[in-house]
Formats: sequence, structure tokens, C-alpha cells
Amino acid sequence: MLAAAIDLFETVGYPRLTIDAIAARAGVSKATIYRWWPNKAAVVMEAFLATVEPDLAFPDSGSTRDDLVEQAAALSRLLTERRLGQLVLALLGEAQTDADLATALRDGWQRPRRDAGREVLQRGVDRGELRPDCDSDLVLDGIYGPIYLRLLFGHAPLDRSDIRQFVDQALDRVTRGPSGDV
Amino acid sequence: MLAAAIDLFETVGYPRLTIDAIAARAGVSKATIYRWWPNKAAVVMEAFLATVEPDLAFPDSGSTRDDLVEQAAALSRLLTERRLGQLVLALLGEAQTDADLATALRDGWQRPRRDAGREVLQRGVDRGELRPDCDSDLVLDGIYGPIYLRLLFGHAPLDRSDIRQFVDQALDRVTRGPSGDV
Amino acid sequence: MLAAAIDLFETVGYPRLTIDAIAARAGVSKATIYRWWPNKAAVVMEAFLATVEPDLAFPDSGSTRDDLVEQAAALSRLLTERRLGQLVLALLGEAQTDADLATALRDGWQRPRRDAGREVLQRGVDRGELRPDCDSDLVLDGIYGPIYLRLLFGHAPLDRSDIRQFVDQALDRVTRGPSGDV
Amino acid sequence: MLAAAIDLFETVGYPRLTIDAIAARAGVSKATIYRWWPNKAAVVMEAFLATVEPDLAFPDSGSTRDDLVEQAAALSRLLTERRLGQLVLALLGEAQTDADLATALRDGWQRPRRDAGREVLQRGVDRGELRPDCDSDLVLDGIYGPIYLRLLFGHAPLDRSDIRQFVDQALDRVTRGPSGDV
DNA sequence: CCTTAAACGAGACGGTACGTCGCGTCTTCCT
DNA sequence: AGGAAGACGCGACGTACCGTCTCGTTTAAGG
Repeated sequence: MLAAAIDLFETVGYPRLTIDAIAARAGVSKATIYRWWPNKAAVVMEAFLATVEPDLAFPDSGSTRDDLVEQAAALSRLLTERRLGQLVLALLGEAQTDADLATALRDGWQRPRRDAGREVLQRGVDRGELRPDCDSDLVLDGIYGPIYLRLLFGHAPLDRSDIRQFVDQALDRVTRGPSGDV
Repeated sequence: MLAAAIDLFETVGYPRLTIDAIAARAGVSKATIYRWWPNKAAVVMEAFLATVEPDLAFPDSGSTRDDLVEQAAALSRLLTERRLGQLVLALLGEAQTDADLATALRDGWQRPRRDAGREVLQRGVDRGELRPDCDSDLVLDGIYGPIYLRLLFGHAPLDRSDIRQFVDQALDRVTRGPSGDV
Repeated sequence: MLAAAIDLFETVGYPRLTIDAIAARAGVSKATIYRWWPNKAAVVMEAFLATVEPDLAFPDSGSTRDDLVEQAAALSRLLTERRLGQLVLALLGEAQTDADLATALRDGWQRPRRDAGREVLQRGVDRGELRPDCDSDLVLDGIYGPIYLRLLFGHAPLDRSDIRQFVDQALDRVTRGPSGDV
Repeated sequence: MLAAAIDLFETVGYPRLTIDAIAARAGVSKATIYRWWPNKAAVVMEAFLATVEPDLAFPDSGSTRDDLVEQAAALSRLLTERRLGQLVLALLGEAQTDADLATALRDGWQRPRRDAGREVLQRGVDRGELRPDCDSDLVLDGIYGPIYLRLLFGHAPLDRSDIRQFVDQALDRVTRGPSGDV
């Protein structure tokens, strides 16, 4: 059922994805889908999370900066590949008028990634790379915000070097100078 | 007609906004709407731009940072107030699968704002506040990215002080130190 | 179970009567119902017969005509009261395309009444009130036909005096004249 | 559209007749059907009347009895042939719980036939064949009632000679004897 | 008394049809 | 000529019941 949803999404895209089609492909009745999810977005949300969650491990290379770059690059790869970015965006769109979906998106998609990011930052602080007063929300929004923005509007390309620059920009003010920050 | 679209959008929200309703409220036939726009998104897009464009003047306070904060705050106000943020987001969602709309959104909505931002940055360079090699896309994405991100996901509040911090974060590396940069 | 069927029928009427509802109200599982009856009509049929059968005794007043009037009046009362007429009709409708139901309806509902009618007529013949060649089907259809017709189409009222006239009409040609018939 | 309804009815019968199928066969959208009729019964009703109405002319043979027999035989032929009887019955069934349909059935189907019957009776009175106080409802119900009854319950065959007997039975008491009635 | 099998309650399921909604097209009629 | 009015084909929606099908769980008879 979730598999059918993902398959179809990848075939026809979100707006042309119908519950009838999911039901048909999953060999399931429409009523059964409605028994478990309130609407298309919820099905797709769950299917999406089930597909995506495995990819969540992040490296601990010793360098906070490198770890963040790696994580951000993985995210951008995910959002670009297999049209999944389109899906997140579509869900993001519906989430503006569907509070349940918004919650699901925050809890299921954003929070795990954000927690991983926070961990990386904490390690940086522990290692002395970052200042202890570093505001993780500020830093993470400073990294992911620009990434989402470019993918959403498509006004500029987004490659690894861009990501590196966003990370640098966000880390700059919270990094202890090489000679220490006293 | 555009007025009807905006009115209705503000009444019922984007997903429950129908072309029939726009036609009825505008005292116009549906066919007439289709004569001028290819679909709902395009109508709403134009209506949205017509509503929003006037608010585009930005101050020249003498301080690049202050100008950028002002501009970003104005944007966030716009996106929050009058449910227009929801509208941009809905359009952003549709734009992922509608290339024409994506173009319209970039050209009509994003570019003017971005050009204004670039101007502000250029003034900063001219005034010697900013380094001449400052990459305006990097800076502007560093400011607006986090703002959109917070509004889209709603994972954290967004007030003026947050905006100020985003601006500082983005400007930090391109600012000539008060004592000069040499 | 039959009680539940009748109750529900009287509450919501035949077309909105569902097997789920019968099951729920009877505190019984749907499967159990299907174990015993092939479909809704069969359940209702049986429930209906169980409700109705007791009312089958007929008087033997000495006058064939009076007995027939009594019987016909009892029938029309039954069909009018408690919406049971509606039920017979609904079953009659389904019976047109459901041979089993048609048989059940004939055997369970019509035949007993008809046999009682035939008995009354036979008594009349025995008593010398009616001609011996009297065709009971002709007479009984002549009495009950008009009654059903009026109830089905509702094109005219049906009170006791109408019934008396139908009986007279049907009996007229088979009655031995008061002065004898030879 | 009506043609499609009739065709399908004759192919699959009333209970398996769906609005989707009518729409498909008529090359018409379901919504269009619902724009014009509130439900399946109403469509079929109108289709039925359109099919049936032409057959309404009745002979004026000079003999009231013969005219009535002819008329009744035509009715019984109609109800037997082409499964239309089944249809009338199905509609009759639904009419028990659908007041609009009941009205349509009375006005569209029963009344014209009844009026024709009344005319025949009136001619009989005018000609002196029938007593002037003859109650047409009584007579007509006495003829058609038994016919419907036999077709509905199917408890006995119905051929021309039965019909003749029903007519005789109903006419008997209102006929002026051959030698006059005084 | 215990076993064991039938009958049961609960209720999910595949399916069919329902009646509704909105889209974008098209025709008609009026101005 | 141009537009308001609105019917239409289309296709998806979400709902309601259908009749079938597991599942445990009674429950009553037979060993």
C-alpha cells in the first residue's frame, strides 16, 4: 500500500496521484485506505517516511564542519534524487492548511534530522570546536534554510561547494578561532 | 477579477478556492477567466502580485545591516499577515510541478525582492561596509532561507530578533571589521 | 434477530435497512446472519411472517359475505398499519427478480390467506349460498386484487365500505339468488 | 439517455441497472444525469413513460365489454412483454418510500390508462349498456386489480379468458340486462 | 471433568455504486 | 464582436453497504 503510493508518486508525480490508483495498484479497496488514513497527503506522508527513514545515519569524522557538510549534502541529494524533493514540497504545501499533516511533517521528517544535526553541534561544542553558547536552531536554520530555498525556488544551482559555503557561513560566528577564542 | 480572487482566498483559503467562485463573485463568466489565465494558480499568482507589489520600497538608512533587517522583517510580516504566506507556499507547492508557474513566481515575486536586496548589498560594498567579493546570492539565501524555513515548517517562532541574527550571521564573513579588514 | 429486523424496518423503512444494522442491534455478527439467510430480503421475509402469522384466524359468522368482508378488512388493516404494507410491497418488488423470494412470499404469505379464503368459499357452497361451480381464484383475485391495487398506487382511499363493494362485486355472479337460482 | 436507460434495463434488469452504466452507454457524464433527475428511479420512470405512452390508443368497437377486454389485454401484454412489467413493479416498490415517484407513477402511468378506461365506461353509459350510477373506480379496480395481482404474485396464470372473466365480474352489477333493466 | 468442535462476536477486507465537486470546454443568447 | 450564463464530459472524491473472510472466544456435547 505504501509501496504502491511511492511507486505511483514516482511514476506520475504528486498532483496526478489518486487514491483510486493507489488502491488499484496495491490490490486493495479504496475503503481500506480511507480506513487507515484521512486523505492522500497522510498516505503519502507515511509512505515517504517509511522510504526515507533508513538514510538517517551520519558520520562522525572528527570535524564538525565536515559532518555538517556531509549531512547537508545527503539531504540535498535526497531532495533532488528520485523526485522526493518534490514530494516534501508538495507535503509542505498541504501542511500549510492541514495542521495534522504539518505536525506529522515536523515530527516525522524534520525532527529526526534536526536532532542529528543538534548532536553534531553538541559534539563540536564538547570537542571545543564550537563556542558553548552556540544556538543550534540558528545554525541549523542557517544551513538548511538556504538549501530548501534554492530547491524550492530553483533560482540558483546547489552543489557541494554551495553547501560548504552555507555551512561555513552558519558556523563562522560560533567557531572558536584556531588560536582559541579565549 | 483579481480582487475577487484575493477576497475569496482570504475567506476560504487556497485549496477551497474555486474558479467558479471567482467568476461568480467577479460577476464574470468562467470562460472569460480562462481567456486570460491557464489555470487557478496563474490567476491567483497574478492577483497575489498585484496585491503585494506596492510594498516593495526599501529604506536607505545608511546601514546595510539595518536595511537588510528592515527588508527581511517586511517580508516576514507580509508572509505572516493576511494569510499571504500560506498563499506563497501554496503557489510554491504547485510551482514544483508547473514550470510556468515556477517561472512566474521567480520573476514576479522573488526577483524584485532579490534585486532590491542585491542593491542594498551593492550600496554596502560601495560604502566600504562590505567586502567587494561578497557573493550576494550566498548572503541573501543566508537571510531569506532561514526565514522561509521557519515559516514553512513552523518549527520555531520568528521575531525581529531572530531576523536580526540571521542577517548578522549572513553578513559576518563579508563585513569589513570596524577596524578595517587588513 | 428477526425482532431486530422488524424493529429497524419500522424505524427506518425497508430501503435504509442494512444488514450491518440488524447485526448490530441484535448483538450478533453479520456472518451469523448470512449463515442463516441468503440476503436481506430473506431475513425480512421471515421476520415479517413471524410477526404476522398469528393474526390468521377468521370468523365463521354464518354469512359467507360477512366472513369475506371481515377477512379482507383484516388484511387491509394489516397492510396499512405499522407500515407493514410497505414491507409486503418492497418484498413484492424484490420478488420480481428473486425467484426464491417470490416462492417464499407466495408460500409464506399469500397461500395461508388464500387457503382460508377458499375455505370460506367452500363453506358458502356447502351451505348453498354459493353456486357449486364458483371459481375461487376468480373470486379471491376479484376481492384482493382491487385492495392491493389501491394500496399500491394510492390512487383512491380504501375503507370498509369499499371493501364491502369489492366483495359484493366478486360474489355477485356466484351467489344463488334469494329466490333460488333454478 | 432515456434510450440508454431502457436498453440497459432490458439487458440487465432493474436492480443491476446503474447510473454509471446509463451514463457510459449514453456517452454522457454522470453529473448530467443527476442534473436532470434526482435518482435512478426517476430516470427509469421517465424512460419508461416515453417508451410506453404511444401504445395508449383504444378501440371503440361498439361494445363496452369488448373495449375493456381489449384494453386490459393490452395492459397485460405490456406488463408481460419486454420485461416492462418487472419495471412497473420495481417502480411501484420504490414508490412506496418515494412520494415524488409515487406521484409520477400515478400521473404518468396510471392516470392516462384510467382516464381511457373511464371514457370507455362513460360511452357504455351513454349507449345505455351500463347503468348511469356505475362507479368507475369500483369497476376499473375490479378489472385491473386482479390483473396486477396475478402478475405480481404469479400465483396463477393470466390469459385472455381470465381477463374476460374479470371484466365480466366487474361489469355484471352495472350492466343493464339485455331485456332492459326495468 | 475435560476435551473438542461447532457456532459465534467482532470487524477488516475487496468490491461496487453511490452522489458530489471542480475542472476546463463549449454553445447559446443577449447586448 | 464579446461576454454572461450555464450545460457538459471528465475524472476523482469520500461514503455506504455488500457479502466474504479470518480471527480469537464461548459453549455444549461426548469421551
